[in-house]
Amino acid sequence: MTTQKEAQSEETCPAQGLLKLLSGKWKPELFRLAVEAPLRFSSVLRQIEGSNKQTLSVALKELEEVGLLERVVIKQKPLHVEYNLTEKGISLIPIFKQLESIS
Amino acid sequence: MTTQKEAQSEETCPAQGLLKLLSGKWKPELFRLAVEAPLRFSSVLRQIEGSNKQTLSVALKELEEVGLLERVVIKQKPLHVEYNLTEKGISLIPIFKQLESIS
DNA sequence: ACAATAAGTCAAAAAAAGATGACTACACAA
DNA sequence: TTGTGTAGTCATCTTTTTTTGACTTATTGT
Repeated sequence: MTTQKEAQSEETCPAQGLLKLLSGKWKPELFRLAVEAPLRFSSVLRQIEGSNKQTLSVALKELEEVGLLERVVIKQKPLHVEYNLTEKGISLIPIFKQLESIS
Repeated sequence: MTTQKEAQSEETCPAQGLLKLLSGKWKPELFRLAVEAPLRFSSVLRQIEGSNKQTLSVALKELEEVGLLERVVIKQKPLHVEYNLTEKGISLIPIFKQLESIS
């Protein structure tokens, strides 16, 4: 009961975690938009055409879980939710830039 | 006939291409092994446990298509195939290292 | 009071990715 | 000539991801 299914979830490749978290159809795009400005659910839904509520919702949740975005409820007048890049998210920006320069 | 399905395949996010190419269950691992030594089909099939011919075959082909690996037929004695990192592949190594340092 | 917007959730369907097993083609070795 | 190793392909099945559409709850605007 110590070493069975565990071996499968163990990551042999260290970069895989980050890579995985940025994989998924809309995550890189969400990340890119988040670099520009805080995200709002309904506006990204309109901005990213071809996307859909469900997937975006899950993607945002996952990006939040891994600590790249943080969900903030803005209690002022229009009363809405914003997703902001975290420190960890910000630390990823140069890597993205490098990736872009290669392709 | 000029702007219909095309909009979907057009990439809005520049880093998405690279990210996509490294997504997939075994690609990061294949890349990592390729950094260590040229890959041989049957040995990675044995090395990466849980993997399978079909998926590895497709992954190698895709890594080749995007120009990260090159397939070389070695016509010497044991007569086999090697997959080597290309220049582009090599240029990705430092990015991988950075990714690893973040997670 | 009524409609609209924001930010979702849920179940079900469709599409994409991955796994399995059978099979091929070539080179070599016994 | 039979068997083994390398490097795959192909069709099919299963699993995972993504999409669709209906529905919800709370807050605003008219």
